[in-house]
Amino acid sequence: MAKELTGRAENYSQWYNDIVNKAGLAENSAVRGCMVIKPYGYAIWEKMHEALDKMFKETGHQNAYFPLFIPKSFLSREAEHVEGFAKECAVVTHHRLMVSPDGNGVVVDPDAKLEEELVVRPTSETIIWNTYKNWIKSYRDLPILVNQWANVVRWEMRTRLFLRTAEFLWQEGHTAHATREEAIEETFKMVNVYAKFAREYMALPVIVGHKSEGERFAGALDTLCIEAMMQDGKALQAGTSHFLGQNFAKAFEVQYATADGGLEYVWATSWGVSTRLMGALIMAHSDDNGLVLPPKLAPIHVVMVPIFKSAEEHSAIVARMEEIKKEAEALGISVTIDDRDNLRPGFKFAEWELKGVPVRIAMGPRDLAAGMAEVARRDTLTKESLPQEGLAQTLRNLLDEIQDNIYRKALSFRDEHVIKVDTWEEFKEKIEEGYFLLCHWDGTAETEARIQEETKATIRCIPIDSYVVEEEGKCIYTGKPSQRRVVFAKAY
RNA sequence: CGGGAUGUGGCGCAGUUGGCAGCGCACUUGGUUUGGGACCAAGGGGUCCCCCGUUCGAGUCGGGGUAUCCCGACCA
Repeated sequence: MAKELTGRAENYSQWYNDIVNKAGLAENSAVRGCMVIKPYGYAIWEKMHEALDKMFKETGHQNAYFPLFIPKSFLSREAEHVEGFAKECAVVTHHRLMVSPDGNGVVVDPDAKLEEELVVRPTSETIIWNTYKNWIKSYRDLPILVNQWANVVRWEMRTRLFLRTAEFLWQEGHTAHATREEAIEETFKMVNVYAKFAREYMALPVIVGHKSEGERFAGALDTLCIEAMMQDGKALQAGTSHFLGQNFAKAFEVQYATADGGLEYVWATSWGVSTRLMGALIMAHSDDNGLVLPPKLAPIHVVMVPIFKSAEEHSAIVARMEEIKKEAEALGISVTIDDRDNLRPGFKFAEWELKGVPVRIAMGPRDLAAGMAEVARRDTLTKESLPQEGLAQTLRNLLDEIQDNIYRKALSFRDEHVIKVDTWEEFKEKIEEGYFLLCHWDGTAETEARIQEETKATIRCIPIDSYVVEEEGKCIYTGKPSQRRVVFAKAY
């Protein structure tokens, strides 16, 4: 059988879709722009969810849940916010169906019109701040450090599996603070949590920085983000953390009594990451054989494939595999023995590679007799024969090395594709080749918009933890003075 | 919302000047196989996206609708 995947170089979009579909992660649903996340894909998301949730709790946050439906009027309380989301909201207008008068199926009952339409949440700032109004009276009620795991709906024009679907899963943190300083500190703290998660779990190097005014969240005073590079050189915004100032507190009249008897508006932040991280994971590490999963997020760490001719060989090999599996599981390694007897080993190898399982062990009669096992790495596609004795510990070390290697590979790929550019000619050339460009910019939204019009490139961020270049320079486009370089790239 | 393409079995597709709806994969059964995507044989599975029209006859031609994908614009 021929290879199933489209190559990366041939058609990057098709390659991405192939992996999502054929690795069994997700598929398009019957509903426009929505996706079905299949069990294997969801298992990866659960790993992400679990790790992030732990990090949120370690930083003092609690989970809560707020309604899916938001009264339309809530969205108009904060002018910039509504402008940012109004175009893409799904709206509930009726609450009942009836049998169609012509007898064919059902129609919306015109008598069941809602007095006030309900918006399906595109994000929850409004309904949460409407709730916080009741929770916050005194400085003693602050801070509120709440996170919610939920689905949200944004009726995007064009959708792509995981990267931009009409409905997606995410977490959104919404915190309330007594002071501006404390809220800003929270904004930084959480973007750093995201950066740590990306690097340590997803093996994904990210650039942490501020969004420019043009790219900022609707209703925020400052937006911090993590930006990742995909293998086609395009940028993917992988997470955001917003300093909302007192905008929502003022819109929803959330004030607290200070210790000295005054009355102040509350300071807010919000921060979120979504199932888009799945897209980032796929596009950052996969190759032409399929998905490559970092061990910390792989639902299955090790797959064992027995190779046998007779039933006796089969049972002897599987019995040995069960022993090794037990030892490995004691070290926190998740093992699957693929003893399907209707498929040949080569087919299984290809299938598990497509699914990105970090390590594969093949064992046949020869190995069994010699006390050896063939251990194959997904990240390097290399294999070697290793003794069964102490294999569990070997695997533990190998998985850690694979995690590290995937990160290093992604990091060096990125570093090779981030360059300083000082002329407009070079800018136009390099942006087409898929580079992140470190450039001077005059700081105006007009210039940013003009550059986007001409090249499709946007300012991904003004970096704060890596690629920070503070120096005198001249704007790449207008030649006006600039104090630092910013990151330009084409983005998803 | 603009431009382009495509809707035929679970998936991928072919279907000529309009004339019995096919192929590959997958599936089921039996057998031989099994160290990198096995082979043989026999089976099962279709409202050809929907509606209207032209015609003796439409998967095929015409009109309308609708869905999906790709490229833009918008966005996480």
